Amino acid sequence: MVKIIFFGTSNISKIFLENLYQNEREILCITMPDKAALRGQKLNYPAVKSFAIENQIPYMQPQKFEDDIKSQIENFKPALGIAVAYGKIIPDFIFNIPKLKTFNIHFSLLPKYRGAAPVQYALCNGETETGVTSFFLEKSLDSGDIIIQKKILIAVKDNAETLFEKLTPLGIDTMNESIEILANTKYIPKKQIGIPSFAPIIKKEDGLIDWSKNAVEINNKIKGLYLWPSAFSYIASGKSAGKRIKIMEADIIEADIKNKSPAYITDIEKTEGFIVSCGIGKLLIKAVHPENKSKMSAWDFLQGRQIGIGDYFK
RNA sequence: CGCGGGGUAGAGCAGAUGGUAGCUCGUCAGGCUCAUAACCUGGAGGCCGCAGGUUCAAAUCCUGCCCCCGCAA
Repeated sequence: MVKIIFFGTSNISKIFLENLYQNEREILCITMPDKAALRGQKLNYPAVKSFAIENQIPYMQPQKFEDDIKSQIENFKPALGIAVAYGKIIPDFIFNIPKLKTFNIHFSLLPKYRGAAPVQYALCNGETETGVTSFFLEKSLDSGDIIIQKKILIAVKDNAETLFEKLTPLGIDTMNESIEILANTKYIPKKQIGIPSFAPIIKKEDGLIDWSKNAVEINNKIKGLYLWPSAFSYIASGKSAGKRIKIMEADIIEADIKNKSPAYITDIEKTEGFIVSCGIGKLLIKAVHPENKSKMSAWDFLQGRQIGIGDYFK
């Protein structure tokens, strides 16, 4: 039985924790502190904390890794540490406690896309493949020696949500195989080979659409930022002028044709949505999320007569 | 007690000075026949979020509750 210390916070991390738990591992969870009160009165627990409580798994939410945290972890005597979307930098005096050390599951083909948002960047850059890498934590970010790397193709239709859905089971496999390897054999990890690239944390304003760009680039942004913050724009004419609208799904049309006046709604496709001109090419917008509304199909949105042909975006 | 929007037909929205519930789309039946968000005629489809209250009369006014969402973190 390998005692595991698990670092994780998000919904994705929770799935990994769930798998470890089902495999009857003995686990200690380290997760982020609770977030500030959400809308209304509800408190927002990290998904990992909720799961830990439900299944009576011991957990800690250190604000900082102080001496008492360190000694508590040492008392648990973990054999191995695993980190998945934890959200904080883990200091070396923590990740070196387990005798088999600590590895991280990262959703990219390292050394490409080191950082917080590898899936989003892969989509925004129009990559056709990505993958999962397990590697040992070291002091510098996402640069440690590789245990296992698995590759996967990105489909044209993939967005951040569907790509996460594909990468998660791959990540679970990677995690379990890595555990086996480290527990049972003398394994020599490989150095990361190639030129690193970076996927720094995404900011809200990164979602703003510049309609003068290529339709392909804009579509990549729509797909990459689908989960958060979403590619968004502001309606600049008609009765909804000034309203913010997130673009959730689109198709590329007339990819190579230059347009003199981008950001205009030039056509409507029955039951599909509306067509917006870009700097190069056009986009058929198929799903939107208007301010204060739920996500809806572009055609449904058109029924509300909030916009029409000739209206434009900022 | 962070700020705010909203729950009305399958979908998106009007209606808010109380007086038999409306628009667009979709759907169904028929007509037209090449219009490009096609058009014309007709039909089906609603406990107006829930529960009380005021009233001759409540989607609309009052009170309480539930649910959804945007922003901000």
